[in-house]
Amino acid sequence: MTDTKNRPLSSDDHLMLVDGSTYIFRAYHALPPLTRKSDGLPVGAVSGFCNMLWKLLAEPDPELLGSPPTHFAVIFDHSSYSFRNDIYPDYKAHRPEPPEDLRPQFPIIRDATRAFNVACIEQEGYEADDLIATYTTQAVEAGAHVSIISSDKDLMQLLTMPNVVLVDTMKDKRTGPDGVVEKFGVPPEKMIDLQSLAGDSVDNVPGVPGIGVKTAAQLLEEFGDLETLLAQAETIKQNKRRENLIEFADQARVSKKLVTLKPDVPVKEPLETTLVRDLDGEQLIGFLKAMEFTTLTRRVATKTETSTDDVQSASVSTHGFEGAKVEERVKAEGEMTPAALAEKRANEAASVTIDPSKYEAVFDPAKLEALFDEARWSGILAFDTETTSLDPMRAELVGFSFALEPGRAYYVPLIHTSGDDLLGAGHDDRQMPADKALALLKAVLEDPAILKIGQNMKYDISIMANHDIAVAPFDDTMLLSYVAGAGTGGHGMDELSSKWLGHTPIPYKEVAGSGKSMITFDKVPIDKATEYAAEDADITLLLWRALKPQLIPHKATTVYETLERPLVPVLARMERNGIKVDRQMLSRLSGDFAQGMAGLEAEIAELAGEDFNVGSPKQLGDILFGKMGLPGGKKTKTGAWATPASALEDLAAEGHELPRKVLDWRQLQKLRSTYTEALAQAINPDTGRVHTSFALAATTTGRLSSSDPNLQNIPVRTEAGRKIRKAFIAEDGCKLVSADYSQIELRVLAHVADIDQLKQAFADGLDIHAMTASEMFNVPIEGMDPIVRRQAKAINFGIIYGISAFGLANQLGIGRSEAGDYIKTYFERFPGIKQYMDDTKAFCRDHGYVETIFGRRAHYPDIKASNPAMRAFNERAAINAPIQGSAADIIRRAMIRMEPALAEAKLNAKMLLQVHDELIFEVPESEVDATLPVIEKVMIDASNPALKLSVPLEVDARAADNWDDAH
DNA sequence: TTCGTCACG
DNA sequence: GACGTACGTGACGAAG
Repeated sequence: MTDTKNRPLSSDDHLMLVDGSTYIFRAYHALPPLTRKSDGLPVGAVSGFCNMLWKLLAEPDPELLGSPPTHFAVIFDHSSYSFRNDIYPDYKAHRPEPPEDLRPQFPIIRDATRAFNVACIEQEGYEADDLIATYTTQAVEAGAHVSIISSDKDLMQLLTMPNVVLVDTMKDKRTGPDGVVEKFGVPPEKMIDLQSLAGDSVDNVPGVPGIGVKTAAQLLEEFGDLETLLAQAETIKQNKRRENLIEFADQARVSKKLVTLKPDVPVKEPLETTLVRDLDGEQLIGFLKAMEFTTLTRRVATKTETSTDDVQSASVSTHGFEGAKVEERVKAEGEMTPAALAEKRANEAASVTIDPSKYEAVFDPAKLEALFDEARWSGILAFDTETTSLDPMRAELVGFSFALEPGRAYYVPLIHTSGDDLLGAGHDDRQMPADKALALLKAVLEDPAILKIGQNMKYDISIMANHDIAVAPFDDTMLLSYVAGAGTGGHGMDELSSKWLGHTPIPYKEVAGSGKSMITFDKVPIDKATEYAAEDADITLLLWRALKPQLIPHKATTVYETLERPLVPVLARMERNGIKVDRQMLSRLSGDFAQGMAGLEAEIAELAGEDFNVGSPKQLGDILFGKMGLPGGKKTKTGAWATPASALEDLAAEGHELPRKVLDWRQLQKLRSTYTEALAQAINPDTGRVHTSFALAATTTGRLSSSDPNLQNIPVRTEAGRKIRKAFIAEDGCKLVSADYSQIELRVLAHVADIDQLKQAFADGLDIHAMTASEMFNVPIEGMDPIVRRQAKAINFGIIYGISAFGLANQLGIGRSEAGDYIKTYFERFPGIKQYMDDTKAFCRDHGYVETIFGRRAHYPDIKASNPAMRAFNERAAINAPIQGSAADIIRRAMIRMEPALAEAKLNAKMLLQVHDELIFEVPESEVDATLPVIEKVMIDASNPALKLSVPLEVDARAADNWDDAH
């Protein structure tokens, strides 16, 4: 029990002071944009704040915080005005307005503080830091210990007092005097002088131009303190530095007044009133209930032994200290539907003018650091890299751009060349050293309290990984667009910019040219590069502002946060892993294929009676259907003869020799051009491996796609093709493991359409196609005619694709009416499937989209097209999407969990590829036996616990020296 | 750049 | 009954 009466502090006491204002911003940016379910009121920062207070008061970590506090207060800035504005009117003048959805949270956070029954202190004319300085001074004089909960470097000057520590709860970091030396190179006693010299761009403290933290520390080391330094400034060797110190001496003195915290504010709340009071369970739960924070409510209820049922939700107003106007607007927004609010945000983003001439190149490291400090304050940084290649494994970083707020975007060139003189262009010396810039960049990109925003972050993450920088946390505008609008258009930046901002970005070819005359980005003059690169960052920031709020009305937050964003670093690692390919084997195959083709070409010319280009469908058509007069020719929509494999197969079946040879030739041509030749080209000279690129936002259904090269369509169906698969091999001492889901789409179908016979068959481990045939044709599964089974298999696949009699007839080579009869029989035996298909079409017509079992949406706006063909096409796609997409979601979940599961089991398997229902790994030989069950388990359990499937998933996993044998 | 073709799930 | 089809991709060579 604690005392209920206030009393003076003594040496046994521990005062904890929370820097409320700074924390609000960090919580806001570090956390997802949570809103109150019932009315959409933004409460993300409130939630973060409450969780922090609860942890400090009820579950303090003794290692981080020492003994539990006896005195506790949360200190806020009263308003943006303080006595410092009288000293220097521009103080904090450049701070951007807080985001719209943060503003209503300021007053609520004060309510939260009071709900926790702790002192909530602010005072007109003073900043929170001054109050913290004053209370700390008083407590130290009384002999007490003080913990200041903040990450603000301005408070470091207080560490001169004994028994004072600075604790950053978001980073679990405790800073004492040694920590100050480590971070700034000076002891706390010199922090004020250091800040006076270096200035602070966030607070707009001018300092001395050209002097940053590093230089200031060095000068103070040499001269002792600011006044001595200013007095002896003429002795400094560096010209510019000396001049600046003399010219801006007074500015440094003003800065000193600004950065010095006031230790003797005439505080209205005496220190004693911060004595920790007992939690009032009912009062706190009433508030938390009103905020609809269920988890924390439950925790508080348990700890305080209060029943939540008895507690009425408190009425919490958004009444603020900032005046009626804000209150009104906030109230208006609080009452808007999420869709209306999202539209408002989009309109705001679209109304911003984009003007590349305003962007700046940054050459000075001190300036860069100052700009990054702004990002530390705001918690947000839009970021983009410029490189020499679209392939991150071959790209060299040329520079990077970032945007702090709309219109304020910068480009940091690193290795641009200057001039185009005939002697050869050299390094442009205005640029800061790349390692210097990268060190500063690393601190920001790895700062957990700064949200990095990018467009297609997988690329930038991979580029930064080349420089040993791990980017987190991040948002990706491409993925935001994808989850909100798959099927409504592309998600590339140019397209998104036109769609959401009504602005066409500077085309890349305008700065770098195109085709043969294209130059790499390092050859682009810096001013031109700045406009292009900084515009990308600016646009990315605006797109984020427009797109992030779309998640809520599209109910896409969970999909984005569980199926998209976490997959990005996983895919980046897979791409960087690459897969080993046997170059000699490919080259041998290529020769074999070429030889085979040459032989066939001669035979074909002989049969045709003339030389022609076998690879030209047009010329081939003229020979077959024109010159030779073979029957059954069809024209393509452009009027030429169509020569698809199926038509050539038919002709071959009729006994014609030439079509058979053309088919053989085509197969070899395909294997050679697309695989043996292209694949050998794709081997990275540095790694000796092939690195594909997986696209996350390319398909309507949620599947990935692979390109450059496409490793998701490596041949497997023919003998000749499988030879290419054999060229995919494991590193010495390793095996390749292939693990694939068995019949995952049919299993998903059985689940979503809720078909008892199918579910039972899967539960019993039956051959699903045989079982289908047995049901349809009333034949026993035992000893079934393979042709009957094949027909059932085709129907099963047809169902998944949104069956049509025409399509099935084509597939099975039977008549259309016969195919129609099969379908009719199928629907009679499985009425639930017909029901599912009709329901899905109806849903799509009503909503314009369909959903996977995890809530991913695929849009088909043309499902209502008046053109029946187009409409039918969209209907079939809409039927297929939930099945294909749900399967895609399941394997995504498996991929996201795979690395932690392998690490947990202390295994070194590397995930290399995904081929829709299959994952490929490289596994040390000695670990194969231990690894297979881990992989299988993760894949089989992938839908849990979010969703319990009503059918079991089955996985086949095998290890071998090459992909063909493992498959 | 578009088309026809074909590799994969 | 029109319409012209199986669903989802990416890469190649030919031809415009």
